[in-house]
Amino acid sequence: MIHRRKIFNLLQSDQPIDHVLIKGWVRTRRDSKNFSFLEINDGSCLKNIQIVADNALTNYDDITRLSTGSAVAVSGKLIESKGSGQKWEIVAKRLEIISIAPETFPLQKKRHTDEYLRTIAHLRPRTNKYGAAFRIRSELSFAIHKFFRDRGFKYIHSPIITGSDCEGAGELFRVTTLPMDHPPLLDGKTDYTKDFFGKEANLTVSGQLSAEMFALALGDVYTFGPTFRAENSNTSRHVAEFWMVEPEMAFCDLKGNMDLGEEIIKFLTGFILDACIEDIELFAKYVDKQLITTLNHVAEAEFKRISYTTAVEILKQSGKTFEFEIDFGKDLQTEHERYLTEAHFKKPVIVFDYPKTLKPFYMRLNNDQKTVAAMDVLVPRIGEIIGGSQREERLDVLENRMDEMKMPKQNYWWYLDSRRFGSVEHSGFGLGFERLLMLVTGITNIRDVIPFPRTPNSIEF
RNA sequence: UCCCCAGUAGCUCAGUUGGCAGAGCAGAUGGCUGUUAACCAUCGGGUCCGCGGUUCGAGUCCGUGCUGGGGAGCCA
Repeated sequence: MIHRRKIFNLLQSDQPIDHVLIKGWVRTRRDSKNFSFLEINDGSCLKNIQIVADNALTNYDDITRLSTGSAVAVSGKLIESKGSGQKWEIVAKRLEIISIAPETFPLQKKRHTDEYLRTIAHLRPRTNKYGAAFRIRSELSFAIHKFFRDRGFKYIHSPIITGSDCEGAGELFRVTTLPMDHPPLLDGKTDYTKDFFGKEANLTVSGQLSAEMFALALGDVYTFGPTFRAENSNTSRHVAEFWMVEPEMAFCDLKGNMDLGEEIIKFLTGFILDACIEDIELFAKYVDKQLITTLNHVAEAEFKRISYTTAVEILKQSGKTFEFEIDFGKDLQTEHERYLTEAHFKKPVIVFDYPKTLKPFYMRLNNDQKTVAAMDVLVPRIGEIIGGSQREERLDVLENRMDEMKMPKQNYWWYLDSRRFGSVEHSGFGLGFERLLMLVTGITNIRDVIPFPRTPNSIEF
């Protein structure tokens, strides 16, 4: 019995092979007088391999009834193709039909809309475009671990279930084992002391607070895992469950943080251009004609760094009328971010030092007492892809800010402890993994870069 | 959550002033050919998103609901 080979490897062969075995799914079939030509894909790469099935095969009648989507196992000889469309093909000695996809198989030999494919998300990875997208997703995940490991970062598994009830501004998904239709009550309100953890629990909206604790022990760390936001967001850039990369570095200020943010975007873009060029070319051909130019530009151009104050001045002097007027103290709207990165600088832009009123409690207060050491990386088409900051390491300043924002300090006793015992300057950021995938593939809807997207009113599959 | 657009065959869409429901692709059948999203011919295929209304008559007009998409807010 010979081993199953991946089509990816066979197509790279530099010589014919007498005995090969492949298994995969039929993409299309073309019958000729004495043969049937089958295109087989096994998911290992974008390309199919052509099978030549001679009518002398004992099950030839069944072979000529093979439909798109059917599964087969083919053993035979890998030879240089006599046709002109491909280098290699397999002349079948034996073609086993593993299972037939009937004519109700929803994927046809033609282009489908992304909207339709979303309704059959369980089958869409069998298409060229989604196969490519999810191969790239896999490579990009690997590249993230490689990037950090090469730089001495340690990978931290931060918890998915958290007990902090306001670690971020985002809406939270409650985690409970209490019966929803008749929860135990105390003074008319749900009694969470009877719940599984003895208090309210939620799905995490960020691994940052955990990562900070480990950065202050292991030096440079990162998390890479699922994140949950219960916001009622209905856009092409938001999902309720997504993956986030969060590095956190001890002895690192905002500049070092920006350096790392720029470096990782460049590294990952370059890595994918190198490792996934065949799949990337599909997107360059059918999704975004400018994709490879854009990616090369992102990988090589120096990111523009400007303060929030400068950004506001640029926007005011742009002569452009925005739907939302910009002024110091107002948040940058999508239209403002797009103007900066797409029209004004035409490359990735890092905006830093935002007014403290716009940002969360943990960001480090600057000497002007008005701004905090925050930074956002904006890229063309996507907008914000990274949000981060230098963290407030001074206990008294941190406690003052929490008081100002009326936060219950006792819930954060352990977080504050880190500022009591050997506190040091440190920084980190969150990088949206799906948004990064949108950047490198040119895919414009975030629902199409995650296997089974979760959005308001939608959790099929 | 707000604003805008769409929903017609398995898929992608057309459907005129309110007057018999259409095309391409897919499928089935037959033919041709070392074929390349193969090609040629024939055939089958409809809850026109749901509900209500206007009208002699509604795919078409009005109201409402649902679903999908685009944009905004929130953000990764």
